[in-house]
Amino acid sequence: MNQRNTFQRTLTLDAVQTLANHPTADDVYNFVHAKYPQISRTTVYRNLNKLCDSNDLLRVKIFGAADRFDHNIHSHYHFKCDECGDVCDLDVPYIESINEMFAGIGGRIVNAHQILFDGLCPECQKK
Amino acid sequence: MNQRNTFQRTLTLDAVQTLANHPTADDVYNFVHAKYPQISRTTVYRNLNKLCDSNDLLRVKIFGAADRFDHNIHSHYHFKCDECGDVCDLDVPYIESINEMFAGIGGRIVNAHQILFDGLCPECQKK
DNA sequence: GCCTTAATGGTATATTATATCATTAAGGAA
DNA sequence: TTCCTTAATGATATAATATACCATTAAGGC
Repeated sequence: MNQRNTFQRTLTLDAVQTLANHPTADDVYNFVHAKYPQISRTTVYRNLNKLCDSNDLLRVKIFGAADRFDHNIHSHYHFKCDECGDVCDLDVPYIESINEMFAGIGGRIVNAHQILFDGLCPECQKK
Repeated sequence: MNQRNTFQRTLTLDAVQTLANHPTADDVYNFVHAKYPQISRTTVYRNLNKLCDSNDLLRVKIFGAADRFDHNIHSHYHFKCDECGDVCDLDVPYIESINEMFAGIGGRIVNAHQILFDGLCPECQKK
């Protein structure tokens, strides 16, 4: 028996899809907890991990901040505003050749890559 | 009076230079504490921050791990093994032009980028 | 319905880092 | 040299993020 479909796991996955904009584990917990108060924070973290392992979700690591989760598991790049901290998808093509550029370094096999850009979003530039 | 030269601050700066290989704050604390046991962990963190503010040190943020400090830092890319989960630095040049490639998309100002590669490390390939 | 074991929930703990605040001491001025 | 202002220290508390542990519950194959 490999993976079981629990109510809690379904809630967790649905929450990421509903919240849509790269929620943190804490965001997901708050959303799920509002519907199902008896859920444990540990369960949410655990299910987010499992759902990433099974490729139902994508984990986006953010430096100096909590990881974020994305229901769009197709490779794409992200942008984090240094001012407001908001993270969003960048609608630009995934550059497959970057993998080849760095393949084999130190004897490693490279499967994929993630790029996180940072800077200022349009809203924060106005301030 | 802007900044004072304390023994503790000198020790902190020297530690980063001696450790050389982008130590974490914890590495720096351990090194300094061995020489000067009464130093507070808070003081080390505070001095690392001050030394970054004054451009005597540079801070390197790492996905999902402690910040690292160096007196002559180059931006690093990182590699995560899908099998063992280990994250390590890739000793490859930072490609400044990637920032320009994506500058201005959606009206955003791009300052920097981080790349996280994933795949298989040499040890896990053997298994 | 039974049984195995994956999953849960509650608590404890780890890690990284900052906040607070009374005390100490750096370094310019008298 | 001594005095004075205030930056810096050290101890403790706290915040944020995340995992470890373990007794109990329940998913889903038989």
